[in-house]
Amino acid sequence: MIKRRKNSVPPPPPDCPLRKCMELLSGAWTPDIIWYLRDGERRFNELQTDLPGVSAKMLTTRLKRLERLGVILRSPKPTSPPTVWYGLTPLGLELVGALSVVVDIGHRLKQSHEGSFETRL
Amino acid sequence: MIKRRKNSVPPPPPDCPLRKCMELLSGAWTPDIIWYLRDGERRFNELQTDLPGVSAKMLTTRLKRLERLGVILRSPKPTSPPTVWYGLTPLGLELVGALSVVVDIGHRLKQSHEGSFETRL
DNA sequence: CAATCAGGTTACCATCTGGTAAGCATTCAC
DNA sequence: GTGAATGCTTACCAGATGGTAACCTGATTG
Repeated sequence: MIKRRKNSVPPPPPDCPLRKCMELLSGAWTPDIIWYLRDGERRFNELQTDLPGVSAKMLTTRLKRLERLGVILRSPKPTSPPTVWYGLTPLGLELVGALSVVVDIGHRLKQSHEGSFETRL
Repeated sequence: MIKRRKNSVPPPPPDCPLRKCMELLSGAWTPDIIWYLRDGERRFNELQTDLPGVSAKMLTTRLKRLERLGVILRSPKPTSPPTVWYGLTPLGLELVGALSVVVDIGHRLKQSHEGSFETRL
């Protein structure tokens, strides 16, 4: 019997530019990782402390995905113990541009609202 | 016995501007809704056809949330049957600015990759 | 009165997400 | 050889997400 996949049609427009690019930024910690790479390469452990609360599992998962999507570049160095540096590709740098607009708005939100607001429904 | 909430600490920095603004854009269909309101008010049913595949439930949920967050404005008109128009607030317009950068990148992705790429891990 | 339209709401449930905890491989210093 | 550091991987599972289907209210039209 064929297993019916029920939740498989959320995004009907498969080539929508908005959706296509937003997917690069989707998932917990994804924008944070890109943002923390904006000034140059970082190592795995550096990112772990840059992003307090991220688990090694998530970090690995996100870094792999971002590498596969062409957003970041993974370069292991033959030090000992071996270290791995992650840096942005040109595409990654473009995303930093988008994120900086987002960060700008975030700053202004902080000033105007100041009191936290609930974002959950 | 106190019920332990296990998944409650993803974002330790509660006032991070990046996170704060990205939350406004989070959730399925959220960027799409904001994007389709960029040229002026739309009605509930118009949005439903703008976004093929969205369910009435999701649309209601998102519109309510975006209204509560100050991104959109809901204005029911006393026509018959009554219609409801949704439009962007100044904050919503700022988000359109961010999204247009995203859309730009999406366009360039389409041109360079052309073949679809998988965004799932 | 029944049907229709606008704009929802609700119940139910499959799937996805991301957390914790543990383990693993390599290399070097003691 | 034992332990620490670096960079992962795996199993397990709670809770969040978002889909479908059905229902609702109030006004208008026939």
